[in-house]
Amino acid sequence: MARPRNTDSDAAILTAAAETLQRDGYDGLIVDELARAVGVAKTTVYRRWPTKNHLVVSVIAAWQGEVAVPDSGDTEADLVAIVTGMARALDPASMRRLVAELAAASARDADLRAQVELLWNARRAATAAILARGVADGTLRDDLDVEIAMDQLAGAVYYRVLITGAVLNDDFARTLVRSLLAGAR
Amino acid sequence: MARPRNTDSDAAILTAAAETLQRDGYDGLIVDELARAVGVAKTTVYRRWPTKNHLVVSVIAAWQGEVAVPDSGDTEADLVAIVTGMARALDPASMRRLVAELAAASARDADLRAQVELLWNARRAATAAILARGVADGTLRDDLDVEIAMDQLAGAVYYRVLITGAVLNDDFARTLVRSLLAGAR
Amino acid sequence: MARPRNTDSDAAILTAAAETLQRDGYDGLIVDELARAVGVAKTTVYRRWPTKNHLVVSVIAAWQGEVAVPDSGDTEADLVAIVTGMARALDPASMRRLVAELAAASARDADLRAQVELLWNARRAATAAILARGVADGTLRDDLDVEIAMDQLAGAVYYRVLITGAVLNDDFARTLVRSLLAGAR
Amino acid sequence: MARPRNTDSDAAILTAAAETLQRDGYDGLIVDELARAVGVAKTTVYRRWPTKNHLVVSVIAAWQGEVAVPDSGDTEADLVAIVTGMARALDPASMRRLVAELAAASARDADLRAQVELLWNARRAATAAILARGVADGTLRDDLDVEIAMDQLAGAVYYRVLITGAVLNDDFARTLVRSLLAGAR
DNA sequence: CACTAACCGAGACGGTACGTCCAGTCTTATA
DNA sequence: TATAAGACTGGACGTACCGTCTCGGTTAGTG
Repeated sequence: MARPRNTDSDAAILTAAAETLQRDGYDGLIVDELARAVGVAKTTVYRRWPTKNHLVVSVIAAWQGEVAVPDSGDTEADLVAIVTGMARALDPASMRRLVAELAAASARDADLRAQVELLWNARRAATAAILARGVADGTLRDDLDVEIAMDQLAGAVYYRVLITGAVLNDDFARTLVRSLLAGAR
Repeated sequence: MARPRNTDSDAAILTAAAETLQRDGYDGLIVDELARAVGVAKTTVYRRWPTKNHLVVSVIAAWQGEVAVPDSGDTEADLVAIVTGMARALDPASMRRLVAELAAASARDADLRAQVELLWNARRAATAAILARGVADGTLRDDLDVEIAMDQLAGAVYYRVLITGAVLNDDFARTLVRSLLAGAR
Repeated sequence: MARPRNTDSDAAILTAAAETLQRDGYDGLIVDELARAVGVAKTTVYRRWPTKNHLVVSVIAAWQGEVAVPDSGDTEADLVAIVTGMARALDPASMRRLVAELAAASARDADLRAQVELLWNARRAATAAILARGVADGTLRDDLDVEIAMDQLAGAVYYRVLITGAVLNDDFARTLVRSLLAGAR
Repeated sequence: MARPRNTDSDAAILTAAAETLQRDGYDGLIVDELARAVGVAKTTVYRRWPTKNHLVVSVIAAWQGEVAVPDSGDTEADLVAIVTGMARALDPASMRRLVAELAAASARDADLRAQVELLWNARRAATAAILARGVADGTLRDDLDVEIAMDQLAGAVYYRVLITGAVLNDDFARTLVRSLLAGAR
């Protein structure tokens, strides 16, 4: 009944924020400037996201949102595909910073944590689907602990992003998946 | 010739900063408050550390602890021992907070990153040693990628700490190690 | 053919605005809140009054009350009567608040000033009538400057209301009139 | 012991604020702009005055501060002098607006009221001094109610400023004083 | 033993961003 | 048309915190 929110504004804000975040990092994103750049009042931003942090979460959510579930019939290839996708998305330095800020922010604020978890879950679900399919078609062990397997895959990626800072290239993704499938013994 | 610095102040500031950092996170550490709490002038803080970041580096550097390398002759048992140690250490909410802050701090500042890496390296080296021993005595595959293996072990732990928030108990540690050794296929 | 305006809304808005204006002052009257309190859309308010100021003008116009002109034949007694009336009316804290707001509103906006002056003029005319009668019947000096005399009477009252905050009781009214009539020399 | 406040800043801020107030009125005074114009941080303004309102009070206080007590030996001349001073100071439209805002603001806020009263008291004391001298040297009646007399003088001026909007010229001041001294009967 | 350089507390200062508040306008669906 | 609902622009406000600065006063160690 009331005037509906202008969804174009949502998109424009997210796009501009994404760009700025990539270029200038978290502190480089200034709400006042953002609003001016988009041609929108600051209030319009704050009506949608109560906090700069919340906005940043949305930005990343939008990036993550484009996760497709690969389904080639070959479990290994699918796993490589999804891990490669993660690796490519998270490798750039600006992305690493963002993820780190997000992890810290969600450790501080429960409200934010809920948002952030939704965000990771997109890829998590895709990975789980592939693994489940592998178990179903006999490619993977019957008693495979899917949770642990995902921890090992995604964990390895985030570990490099957040802790060691090591590179994330396609080779890494391939080796990681192979290592998971092969066992160390 | 001139009046010497009061070394008690150094210690008191570091201690208070460490406590606050763990409790309230990076943004919760406010130099003004810190100084007042310690009973010291803000100048005294800035005379020692030119920046809040530099102070945080010092705090983190002081957190270095030695990690024992378990050596029972049984590689699996040793891995379980070290992963269990990590899991127990990182499980408490306050530790998760802290790790998240450190990850974010690393991302913001290169100096900080160097310090923080030293922190993680203690455990990292221990894990690497166990894996190397396993390869040497034939328990593990010759062509094992030790880096990737560590990413999978430590990564899984940090992933739960920073991203999913899932529990870290001894069971998890055991299953994780077993999963690494067994392979998924 | 078209839907007619709801005249109940006019009344309800004016009443609520009057109350709020008296209680919380000009800045305390917030159009959004007013509309919500009355159960009316903001549009409904703005369709009737183009501006908050215009609304306030209407509120004030509605406050017009008639002031009786005392006529006992005794000029001093009549003056005391009318000044006492003013003093009693303006003494309460809420009235002082209101008068102050009206004075400020007058200063901000010419339209408002016109309305507010109508308000004051009721009593002003009554006082002028009494003074004129006094001059006519020889009780007061022929060359009395009626304007100035009114400034001295009403001014003293408003001065206490707006500037000094001093009490306004019947004694004050009596002394004031006597002082005017007697001269200081 | 600490770094002392820069009193030049106080003066510069007051001067600039005064000028802007005169030119652009209350709403035209924007703290951000003021600070920039003076070459001072906004915090420096807010350290001295908790609110824009408080600053405005100070500005007017500074204007009023320059009230000299005339002492020519002639009570009537002295009264005319002080009333003329008031009239001249308060006559300009910008000043009328300020006084009105101040009256309203002090009706709203007790803290502010205290400040504002101090302000008016400067002139009030001067007037009282003249009247007391007149009583002492026999120019004025022994039983003169000084309070009431001041209410009549200052009141007439403020009445015109705040209520009727009538002009305040030197003639008015002279007639007013004469009227007070002469009596109406 | 006086001198002197660095230290210390207190807190002012410039600068920058944040999130909030309100007025007045606009848009949609409904009556 | 009028209305409820509420989104929107625009602009100021007051707050928070960082890192720098300027005081008056203190405290070694040197000459």
